[in-house]
This record gives sequence, structure tokens and C-alpha cells, in this order.
Amino acid sequence: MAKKSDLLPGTLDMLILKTLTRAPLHGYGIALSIKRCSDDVLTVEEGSLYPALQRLLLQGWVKAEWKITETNRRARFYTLTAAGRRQLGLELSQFDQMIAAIGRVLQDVPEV
Amino acid sequence: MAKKSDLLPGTLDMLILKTLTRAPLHGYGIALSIKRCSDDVLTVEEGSLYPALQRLLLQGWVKAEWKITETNRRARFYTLTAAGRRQLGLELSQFDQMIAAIGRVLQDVPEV
DNA sequence: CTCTACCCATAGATAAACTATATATACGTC
DNA sequence: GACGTATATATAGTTTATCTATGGGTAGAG
Repeated sequence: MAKKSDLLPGTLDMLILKTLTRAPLHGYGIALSIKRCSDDVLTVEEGSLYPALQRLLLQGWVKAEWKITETNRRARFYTLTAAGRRQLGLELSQFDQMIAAIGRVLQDVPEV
Repeated sequence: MAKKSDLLPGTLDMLILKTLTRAPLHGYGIALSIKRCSDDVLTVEEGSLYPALQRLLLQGWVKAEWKITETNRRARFYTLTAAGRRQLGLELSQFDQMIAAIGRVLQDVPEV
């Protein structure tokens, strides 16, 4: 009942960019990382992840190259670009501002 | 440049329901209240607000009646129902959980 | 009588996320 | 050697939420 979304809409790009600040990763690894870091609260579906990566590539915020994984499979590894790092900074500050603003609305005296 | 949205998508219903815990309000008043509470960070556009109110009515989370405002105009005043109060509780807890999860992903050791 | 603030509502566009599906490989096990 | 599971990428099609752009209308000030 009422499981609206696996993510907070509007936060996926930020989460991906942040994940890539640690190390280049392939798509599958990004999804796993976000899932694990969030203690299974955030699940990035494939149908959300790969289109998002295409967007980020197109914007020049990440670059990609095919490599072989530790498990000996072909995979596209994504690396954060300088522009991507700037974009992450921007998104983080906007996110903080929004969350703070929402907090102000939510904590405003309940009439009990 | 990169002003994506006036709101964090997925949070509008919660903000409206929360606003109505203080007192019944008409649509215009709800929008003003959210804008002011958030120090002008959150702006609820009319094209977002009224469809949202229709959704909430349809779900039975608010009820509406036409009244006359303090400024002597006709307006629909929305009141939170018991179901709406439950829904708000649910959305608040899911929101908290999401924000906490996102926080864990975002604070996770930057590789500097 | 005109302007501003107040008030409601919908149509259409856009964007982001979802479900479902397709493809493919490495490796373990039976 | 057949089969299942975990790994890995990708797209098509749907849904949903928000936005932009409009339309209508009233009260009161100047």
C-alpha cells in the first residue's frame, strides 16, 4: 500500500554523482552501492539508472569507458568529470536548501 | 540555469496536509502559507496546487466547502480528515526515512 | 474605472521514474 | 553438459508529478 517510489524523485542524479566521487564504477555497481549505503532503503531500478547515466553522459558530467570487471565481465565504467563535480556541488546545496525549507514547513507548530 | 523545480517532487501532498493541520485554508492560502513558512524557497504553482487538491479530495484525505474569506471572497476551504491525518503521518515517516537514507549516501567518505 | 491582490481551475507540455522485456556472460552445481 | 544465479547493459512503453500557459472571475483602493 502506497509505496510510491523507490527513490525521492529529483535526487537520483545527485546520488549517482556522489557515488562516483569515491571511485569509477559501472552501472550495476552504482546501483548496488546506493542500495547498500542506504541500508536497502533506496533502490535504483535499471529502468531509472541507465537513462539517468545517458543524461549524465550527455551533460558531460560523467565519462564512460568499457573495461573488464573483477568478476571478468565487460562493463561500462563511469568517471566523474570536473563539470560533474561542480554539478554535484550545485545539486547538494540546492538539496540542502530544499530540505531545510521543507523542515521549516513541517516543524511549524502543530495545532495538536 | 538549472532551476529544476520550485519543489522537491513527491513532497507537495505532504506539505499541503501538514499546512492543513494548523487550520482549514483555501488553496490560495495554502500556497501563501507554504511560501512564507519556507522563507520563499518553496513556491507552489497554481498548476501544481489545484490538481494536488483534487487528488487529496479524491483520496478522502481532505474535504472542502465553499465559504467566504476574511476579504469577502468566495473560496473553497479545505479541512484535513482523519484519514488525511493518518496519511500525513505515513508520509512524514517515509520522508524521514528517505532523507536519512540519502544522508547516509551523501556523507559516505568522499575520496577527496 | 482601472489596477492590484485575491481566488479557482484546466489543458497541454515536460521530465523523471517505473514496469517489463530483451540480451548476454561467468561460474558453480547437479 | 544442462541449469540456475548473480552479474551486466539497454530500450520501449507507461505512469505520475510538476510546470507553463491560459482562462475565468471578484473586492476594494485610488
